[in-house]
Amino acid sequence: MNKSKQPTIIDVASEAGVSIATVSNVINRRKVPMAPETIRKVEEAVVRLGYRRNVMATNLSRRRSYELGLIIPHFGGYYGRFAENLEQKVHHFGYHLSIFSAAGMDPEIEQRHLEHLLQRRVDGLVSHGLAMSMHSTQQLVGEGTPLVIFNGWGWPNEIVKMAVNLDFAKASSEAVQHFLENGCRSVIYAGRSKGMGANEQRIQGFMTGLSDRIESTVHALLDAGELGIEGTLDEALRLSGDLRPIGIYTFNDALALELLALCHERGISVPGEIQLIGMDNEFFSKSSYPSITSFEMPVDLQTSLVAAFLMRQIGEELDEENTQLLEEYLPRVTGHELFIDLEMIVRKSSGK
Amino acid sequence: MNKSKQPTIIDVASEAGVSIATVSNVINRRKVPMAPETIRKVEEAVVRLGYRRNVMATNLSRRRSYELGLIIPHFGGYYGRFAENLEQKVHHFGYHLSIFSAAGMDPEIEQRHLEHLLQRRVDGLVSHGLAMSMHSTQQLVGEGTPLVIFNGWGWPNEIVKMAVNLDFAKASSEAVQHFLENGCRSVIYAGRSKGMGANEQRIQGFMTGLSDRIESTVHALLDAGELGIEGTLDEALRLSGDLRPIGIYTFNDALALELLALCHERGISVPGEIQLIGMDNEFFSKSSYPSITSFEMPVDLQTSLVAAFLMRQIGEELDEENTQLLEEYLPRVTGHELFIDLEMIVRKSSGK
DNA sequence: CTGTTAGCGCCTTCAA
DNA sequence: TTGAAGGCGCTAACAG
Repeated sequence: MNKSKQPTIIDVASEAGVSIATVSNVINRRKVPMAPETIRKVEEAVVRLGYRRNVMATNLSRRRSYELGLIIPHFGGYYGRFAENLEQKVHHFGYHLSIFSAAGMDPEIEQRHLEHLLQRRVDGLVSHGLAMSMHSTQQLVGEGTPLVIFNGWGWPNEIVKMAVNLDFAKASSEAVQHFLENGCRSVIYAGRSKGMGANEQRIQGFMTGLSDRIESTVHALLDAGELGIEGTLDEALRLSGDLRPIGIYTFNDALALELLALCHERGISVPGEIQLIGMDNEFFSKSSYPSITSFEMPVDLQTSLVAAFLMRQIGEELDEENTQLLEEYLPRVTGHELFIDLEMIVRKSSGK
Repeated sequence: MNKSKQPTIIDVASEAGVSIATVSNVINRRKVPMAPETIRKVEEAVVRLGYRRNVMATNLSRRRSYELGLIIPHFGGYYGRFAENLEQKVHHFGYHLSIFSAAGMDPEIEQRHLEHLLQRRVDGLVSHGLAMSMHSTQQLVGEGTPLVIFNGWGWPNEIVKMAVNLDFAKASSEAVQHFLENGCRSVIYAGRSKGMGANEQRIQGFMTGLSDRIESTVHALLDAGELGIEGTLDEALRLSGDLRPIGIYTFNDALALELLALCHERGISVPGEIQLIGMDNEFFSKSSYPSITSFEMPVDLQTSLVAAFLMRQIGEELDEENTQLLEEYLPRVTGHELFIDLEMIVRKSSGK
């Protein structure tokens, strides 16, 4: 055996009394016809030596890394679930997923991670709508590496081949309509400008939801990131005068929960005076008091689509299931953006 | 996939009119003396060609992967924060972190991930207290790869060089004492047997906290995983008779929140009739109604220690800061287990 | 069916 | 200071 501790394919070959090519063959290329006796000998040698193939050498030789990169803003809530889920999906295709958090939405960190991933020669990239400029992205990724975006809007096709988005606009519209049906006389959107595209989509849907009642209904777009949680509530109350109930649609459940806590503190009745709708359907939304109306995120579907599109771009064979999935959703692609519906989960905070 | 278009070190060499060894030298900024002129030529060629070093080739040649593996039960809450945090830490040492979720605590999945990580020739491993048998772990990891555990108890030194643990026992003891000081006449631990070692540590601390009042105080250890959330509350109420208030210490904040929701539903006053203490200090614990008393997890400190110990084992030079950190905590190591204190954050659910 | 051999892209002595 | 050459462990033609 070699001087280094870990046995190599050479050790296995000599142990089994065959050539290294044969060992390589039985290890991965089962298509080549081989004598069962040879296979047995090799497999036994592998076990006896505790041989473990070296992925670095394999991939260098194959000229593919079989690695995919994922960039998300952080590991919490939805993004964490997304990452965990995607890892499973791509594993089925034989790929490894390298996950990076961009520390919120820091363009520089994004860039650093991207560069690193490219040095690793990842075969494909998945990212949330980047905060870094499209120009930098273009330069970094170039034409080389397939890139699929999720929850990113307005990216040119030259950079991003496909964007798999949750339809926040539609959901937001539904939220507003839900408020109006519930008799809300004032509706507020408490957003986060740092949410970038996702925030803009919500604003757009919010306004659409108001539609013909846009004149007759008090409404406003607030930035909770800027106003702070107290400021947001104050402003909502001020703008609404004595109109009740007020419907506040928040950027996410976390924000809704914080507003709820503040309402408790001030003795404001939810849903009596204020109704709340969040987004993400986090664990705590069901168990908070009162429970918070929210939108369920179809993470599983989204990661399936992301994986399927990416695999197709890379040139991987898709199985029956994934082919069908793509065929089903392809018609729903506009340009290169796909929209997935969200389901509203109505709970106590919106008066049910 | 025109991967062939990616420039190599050879392209850079000929572009700069030097040998590949020289290029390698300037890229790695070795101690080898070099003419400033040569450095400039090479650096210019690198930029001009858009050269990006191939990590696979580099690491194969170096016979180190500069990659570390992390196995966690899932990406949510504490574990997600841990992963994100550790990634940052090891990055400073020039290491890449590959993160895997073991889908709860599935031994088979753990094993699969471990095997994969070993095939990638990771230079070190970090894992939560594994659910898989010590025997399997021993066989897989052998003597080869440094392994640091976090929140794992009772692992033999031959397998695990260091365990960096949160002191759940001590915290649990404090929780019980807090209940007793608050006048609780019955104290219950609502645990999760699936929590393995972490659960056992809590039980141990729970009993310790009772100490001399163990005879005079109604107490019980419940398994919320088995009884379900309703069953747990029912049982707590039944065991306590009309003793009030009841102190329920839960395995984590999520469980506390669910119990809280149930109390609301049934009109049971918290903290009047039931007091609650959780663990993890999740985001929602502060904003729930009432807010939940919990323990803050010192993730940052824990990952720092994990990283420092692992780096030392790998033979990496530690900087001043990390050396100091180790020196500070080394005295607190028992055997090869280190304990980190948790801080109780007292909130409304425990009567404050 | 099995073996030979030329790479994959980079690092690292050792000479020059 | 720089360059030539021999690996690192494995894959994939191409012979035999």
